[in-house]
Amino acid sequence: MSHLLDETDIAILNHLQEHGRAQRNTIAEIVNLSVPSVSERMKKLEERGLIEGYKAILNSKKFHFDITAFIFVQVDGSENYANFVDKASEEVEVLECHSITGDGSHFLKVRTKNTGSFEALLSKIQSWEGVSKTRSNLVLSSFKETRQIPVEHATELIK
Amino acid sequence: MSHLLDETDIAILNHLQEHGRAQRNTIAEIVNLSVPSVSERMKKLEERGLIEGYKAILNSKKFHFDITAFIFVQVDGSENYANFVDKASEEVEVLECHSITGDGSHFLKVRTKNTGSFEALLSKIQSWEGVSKTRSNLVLSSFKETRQIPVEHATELIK
DNA sequence: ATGATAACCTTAATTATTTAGGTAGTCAAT
DNA sequence: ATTGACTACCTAAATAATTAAGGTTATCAT
Repeated sequence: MSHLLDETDIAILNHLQEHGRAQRNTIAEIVNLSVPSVSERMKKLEERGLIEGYKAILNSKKFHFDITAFIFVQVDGSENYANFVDKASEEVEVLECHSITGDGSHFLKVRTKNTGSFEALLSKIQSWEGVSKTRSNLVLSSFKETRQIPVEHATELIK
Repeated sequence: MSHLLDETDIAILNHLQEHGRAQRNTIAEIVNLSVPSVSERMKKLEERGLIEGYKAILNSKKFHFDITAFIFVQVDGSENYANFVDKASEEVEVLECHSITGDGSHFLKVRTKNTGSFEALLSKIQSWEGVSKTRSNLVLSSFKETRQIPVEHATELIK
């Protein structure tokens, strides 16, 4: 069981963050290793759980999902939290559901087809047990949605 | 140039949203097509831009990025917006930067290693030209971060 | 020194992907 | 009703990618 990442691992992780289907020979050229060595490193990064998985990124505009919004929700009574989270997780239009500090107990990122479907979703959420207040912000434009994690900053893991 | 998605396309897209490196023969079994047919469909979905790309998903906890937070920023004077967005985009700890409606002009999703680095980032942001107010919420736990887009709801695209 | 381990390499075997060529169905124009 | 142009699919063959096998070297604790 190896513990630390060297700069080759960092390069591999960073490349895969942007090119999730990159082939091993492409990566091998970038990091100056043989293909089997790259395979082995990738396998270990996956087995260690550093790489959780791979996703295709779809273009939400092309699918006519025009509204992206953030919704703060105040759920009263922590006995209602679990129920709220379950309901939120069932909604396909809810992309993320977070429990947060500060005003509001929960925070949702949602994506709907238009303002109509957004309002419908919002009303539905407001009808859930314990929901007392909501505050929404619609996204006008997004400027950055690239790398998730600056791997090279994970100093604890780096050789 | 084909226009509409059938249920086979939807199944392919949904599978790739969760298994970005899935092999064509695996998908072929799922959708009951030959491997070359799956290849051709994937290529078209990519060429049409419905699939923007593929990403490896890393486990932020394993990298010791313990803080995820949302920051609302009030940038005064729209002449300062472009500068703000540029600066935000340069920060590796800033994962997303959105221009929004409602109170606050911009909204950031950030991820830092600990509360210390979070405070440092926040002070830095507050020092930028035009930034007058910020409001932060730390994420305690996240319950859903799976599919981006419910493809089957894109009625305009579906046959 | 010795043995265990890890990381790398090359070559060969296996598996995945693409290419080539062909069939059937749809549909608009003759 | 036929023709021609598409499109989507198939199978079989060729190519390319990945994994497996076996060996070398370096490190390090015994």
